[in-house]
Amino acid sequence: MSQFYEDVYQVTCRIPAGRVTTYGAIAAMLARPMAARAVGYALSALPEGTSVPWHRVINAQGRISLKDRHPGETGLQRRLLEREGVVFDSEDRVDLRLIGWVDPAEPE
DNA sequence: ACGATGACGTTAT
DNA sequence: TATAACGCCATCG
Repeated sequence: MSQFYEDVYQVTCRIPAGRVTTYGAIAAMLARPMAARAVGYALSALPEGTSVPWHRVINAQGRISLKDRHPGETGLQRRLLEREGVVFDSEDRVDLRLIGWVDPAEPE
């Protein structure tokens, strides 16, 4: 397990339930503002039963970037978030200004 | 070492 | 709003 992966998971675990953050934001917290893509790559490596709240990570547009794996599955990630109270608008987007999370310990 | 890949982000059409 | 073109980065084969 690379240090990068661990850092990504560590930050992801700090996201409170009912809140979300973006790949880019996580990358920025790791002092790598341009590594959003790599963050997604790291999350994709997580096993199914992981305790890491990977579903709280979405893209900068407030939308889910993960396509449904199996036909019939109407967005696992979305259901997990809605179960935490996250609301999606008519265009399947969430208001990051409202529930977007930023690490308080992270200076701007 | 090198080119390809992907749960990204920004900018230009 | 939707699509495309780039740039970026850690991994993979």
